Amino acid sequence: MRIGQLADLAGVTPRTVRYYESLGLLGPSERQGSGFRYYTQVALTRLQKINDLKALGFSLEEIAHMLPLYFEELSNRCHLQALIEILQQRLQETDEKLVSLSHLREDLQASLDRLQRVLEESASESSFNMNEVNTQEISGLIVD
Amino acid sequence: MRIGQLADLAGVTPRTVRYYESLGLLGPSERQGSGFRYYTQVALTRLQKINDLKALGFSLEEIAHMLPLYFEELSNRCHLQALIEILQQRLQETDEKLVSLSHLREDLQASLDRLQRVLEESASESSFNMNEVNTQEISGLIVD
DNA sequence: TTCAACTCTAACGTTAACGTCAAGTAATTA
DNA sequence: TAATTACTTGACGTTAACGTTAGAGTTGAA
Repeated sequence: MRIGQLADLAGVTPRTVRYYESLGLLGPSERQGSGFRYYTQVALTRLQKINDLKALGFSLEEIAHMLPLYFEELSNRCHLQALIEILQQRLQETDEKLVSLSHLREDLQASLDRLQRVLEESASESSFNMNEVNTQEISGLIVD
Repeated sequence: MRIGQLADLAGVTPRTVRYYESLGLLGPSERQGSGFRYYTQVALTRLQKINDLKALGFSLEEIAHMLPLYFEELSNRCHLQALIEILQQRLQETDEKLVSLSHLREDLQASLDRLQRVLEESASESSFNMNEVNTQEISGLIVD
């Protein structure tokens, strides 16, 4: 397939594909004489993985370091050790991020509970309902 | 305290503090005649919370929506309901992010295990050690 | 009082991750 | 074959989150 179709399937624009290529994230595709880029399913898989990692908040530079772990061959031992170190670092950062996010989640839940109580209090205080407070909405807030 | 000290304590620059103020993240501080900004401990706490949220990958715009949950008073019921909705959304997004991050962590761990095995194989294959592979480093990689 | 250090506003510069436009070429459809 | 798409490179534009510089006023210690 060509760049337009690849971009559509991956939910990005051709511009983005070319940009990723310029950063070395997508390897220089085949140019069959015409100058057009032609791609296979592999490129799509790679693009989707890039999107996944981006959604997790990684920069393209970081992603460039992580992609070999998913796609590239493990050539020599030297390269392999470098990858292991990168991976070790990523794993640690991920664990830290998980901890922080868990804390944030607790904060959010606590704030939610607090607001809920405040809302209930204000509901019982005022004898007539000014703003049509729907308590059904509130009971659905707790996800856990 | 003035802007320089506040910035130092929070690990940012005065420029950043002014920028946050321009976005409404730090409220217009007191200007005692001279035109200088004077802050209290409250501003520092607020700045630190901003830093925490930034570390979690939230944009300043998102943070602007979250800060009231930590600091502002819950004035009227209308405002309160708006906050509850924002919080509900954040909580859901956080849960999704936690799931994705957990998956990433599994991927990283799996890749690490794989690399580890490859390294061991290459070590047992070659009778003489070309690159001084230190197997101690590898056993320390698994965090769990 | 004086002078270095701090602060003010205003404005231009920077990086990441693209968007958008231009001018030309290739492919496809009528 | 002619007209519409799709693709090419190149270059300038954009947003977020500040950095940096300039020119002028303020503080506080010696």
